[in-house]
Parts: sequence; C-alpha cells; structure tokens
Amino acid sequence: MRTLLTMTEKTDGATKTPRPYHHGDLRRAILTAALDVIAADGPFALSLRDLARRAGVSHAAPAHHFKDRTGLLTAIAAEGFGLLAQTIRDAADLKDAGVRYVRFAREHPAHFQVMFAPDLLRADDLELTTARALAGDALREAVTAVNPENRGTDARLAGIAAWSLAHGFATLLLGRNLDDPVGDRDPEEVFRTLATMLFRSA
Amino acid sequence: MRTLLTMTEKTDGATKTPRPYHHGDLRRAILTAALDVIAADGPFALSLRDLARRAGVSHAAPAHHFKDRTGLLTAIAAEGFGLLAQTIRDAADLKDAGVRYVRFAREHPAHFQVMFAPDLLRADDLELTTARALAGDALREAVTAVNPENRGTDARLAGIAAWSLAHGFATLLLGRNLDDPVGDRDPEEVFRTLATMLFRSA
DNA sequence: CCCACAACTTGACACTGACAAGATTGCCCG
DNA sequence: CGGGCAATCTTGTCAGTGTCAAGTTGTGGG
Repeated sequence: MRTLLTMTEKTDGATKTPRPYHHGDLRRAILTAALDVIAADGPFALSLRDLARRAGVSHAAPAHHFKDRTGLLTAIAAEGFGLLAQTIRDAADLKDAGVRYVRFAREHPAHFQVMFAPDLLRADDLELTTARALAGDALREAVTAVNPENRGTDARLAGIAAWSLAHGFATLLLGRNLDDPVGDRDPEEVFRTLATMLFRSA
Repeated sequence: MRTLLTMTEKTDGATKTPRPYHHGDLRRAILTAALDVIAADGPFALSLRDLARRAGVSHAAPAHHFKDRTGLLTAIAAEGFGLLAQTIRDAADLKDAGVRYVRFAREHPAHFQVMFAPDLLRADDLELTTARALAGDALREAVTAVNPENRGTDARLAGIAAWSLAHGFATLLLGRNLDDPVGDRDPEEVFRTLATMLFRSA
C-alpha cells in the first residue's frame, strides 16, 4: 500500500493505472527483488510476503510463479548455473575459466550463494539439474583443454584442484574473510597468481 | 506428556527428582540439538521452539541463554572457531593443517557451515571475534612455518592459496558437489594430492 | 463471441521469534 | 539455619511468515 508504484516501471506500454491487476512480468520482478534482498542480507532475510509487497501485489501472488520459497530459490540457482555455464564456456583457457568463476561470484553474489546452498533447493528440479550439468560440462571442458604438460597428474584431480581453488577463493571473498590479506589489490589479479601457483607447467 | 516433570511434589529435591524445574545444562543441550538440526537440514531449518521442545523446556527458555536466534548461531560459530584453532595448532606442517581443515569440516559440518555464513552471525560479538582471531593466528602460523623453498612467492599469497584450496575443497565436499569426482576415495587423501600440486618445491 | 485458463486476490490456519511479566529454585550471606 | 536474591524457567501475547483453499479478474485462442 505504501509502495503503489515505486520505480518498477520497466516495460509497460499503458502506464496509467497504478495497479493493473496483471503485473506484466511479475516473475522477473520477484526474482530481481529476491536477488537484491539476498545480496544485501542473505537468503535468510528473504520473505515471500516482503517480495510481494515490493512488487505491489498480494501476498500469495509469488506462489503462483514459484510454488513456494524453495521453488523461488531453486529458480534462482538454476538461473545462476545457466549464467555460470555461459561464462565458463567463453573462457580462453583453464586459468581464464577460474578468473571468470571468481568474477561471476562477485558480480552475482546472490546467485552464487544460493547455488551452493543445497538445503535451500529442490534437488530433483529439472531446470536446476540440467543447468547444473551444463555448468559442469563447461568446467570439465575447460579442464581437459588445459595444456597437458602435467601428464603425471590425473585430469580429474586437476579439475578438482582448480575448482576447489576458485570456489574457495570466491567463497572466502564473498564472506569478507580475505579483506585484509587481499587488501586493495584486484581480486582477479590475486587469483591469477594463485592459479599460476597451482599449474606452473612452463 | 510434557508436564510430567513440572508441578512435582514439594520433596526436598536434593536426591530425588532427576530433572525438576532447572534443566541442569540447558545451554549445552540446546547447542547440541541445534548442531544436529543444522547438520541434517541446514541452518534454515533451525527453530528455537523446536529446540526447546527437544530439550523438554518451554518455548522461551533458550532465549535466556542465547539472546535470540542470531545469538545461538553466533555461539555455535565461536565454538567452531575455537575447535578449529585448536585443531590447526596441532598440525605438523602446512599440508597437515590443510588436511585437518578438511577433516574439521567433515567432522563438524554444522559448525563449519555457520562459521562462514556471516549474515547469520552477530559480527561484533566478542567471543566470536576472539575465537576467529585465534583460528586466523593458527592458520597464519602454519603458513609462515612452511618450508620456504618457494622464495619467489609472497608468503601472504601462499596463505591465501592454501586457505582457498582447503576451504573450497571442504565446501564443495559438504555441498555434495564432489561425489562423483572423488568417488569412494578417501577425501583427505585426495586433498593431500591437491596440496602437493599447489606446493611442489622439489 | 465466449470460455477455459492463467494471473492475481482474499481469507484462513498453524507456526515462528521476540518480548513482558510471573513462577520456581539454587545458593550466598547474614 | 533461614531469608532473600538472582539465575533459571514458564506462561501469555503479538506481529509476522509460509502455505493452502477458494474466489475474482483479465485474456487469448477456438
């Protein structure tokens, strides 16, 4: 009631009525609002009723697009894995994939957080599993395409190592655990150094 | 059912009633119950009232020991950092510290999860910050005590790398993201291989 | 044109965290 | 020994939440 029409006037043609019963793109509105809340205060602070208020709809409207709270978070995670897959796919080499992984976590912190919080997700959701598989394929491809100078190490282990390093760095970064060690240096540049430490082949 | 131990007769109570009005060690009981719930279903599934029910006390009893939900989780995180510090301190070298880090995450998944979920914690809590500082000291000590053959790399960067690798591996492990890559191999042994990949000096 | 379906609303219920005020008890100090 | 005091626990209450059920409104395809 207090937020009749905030600045949610995105792509509507007839922008006269304050609340035209049909929102137009409520699903997207709820998603972006949820991403804002999660990025600011974490997934715990997320309230479906609050999201509905922000979008200017009734408290039960979100349930029609996402069945319940878990459904909303699952949709976010699926979207995140899709974005990540696309990002990794364009990587030049494995180190670049790692850099992009870290960049993704920083640019999409809400997605990243939810993607790796399995208790919040519907594990058997189709969109989620397919998107996750896509991201996994992209990661595996980046690993196998690495310059195979280190023949002695199993490619699978190299993949685990690369993923662990990137994931740990990104996670600690988002949790503000590396503020003083990294300082004001560019995190991506720091990670590049870490990656060379892992795979120094030449 | 729940009222069988309240309204007891007015006996002396020195040797008769096992658990009268006063629980005895309610704080510990709530903590361990909370750890069970978190390990099973994550911190989101945690309900103060449910914990009170499990302990056989009234719904408002936990609030006396931990001010609120955040207070309970903060206490868990502080305890976790204390345990971690003690574990890391006993490490032989840096690789052993990493192995112990991973082992800690697997043996105390609830602690580990809460420790690195800053939105759930009271950041300025004294016990938490001191325990965290202790753990940080132990980690830093393990890093600086490493065999300094790799002169070229900054010790600080080496610390970030080691922590990132261990933390990422542990996190992915807990999130069940490494089930098929690791397979039935011992995770600690797998991590040992990763660690040697990071620091191969000879 | 109309009607079946999608989008949204209203209402209700059980549950939760948090607060306030009262009850009970261990125990310290006289 | 015993009285009071503070810690511990209870009862009661309130606003807020997720989720279900049933009704209302708009819209696009036959």
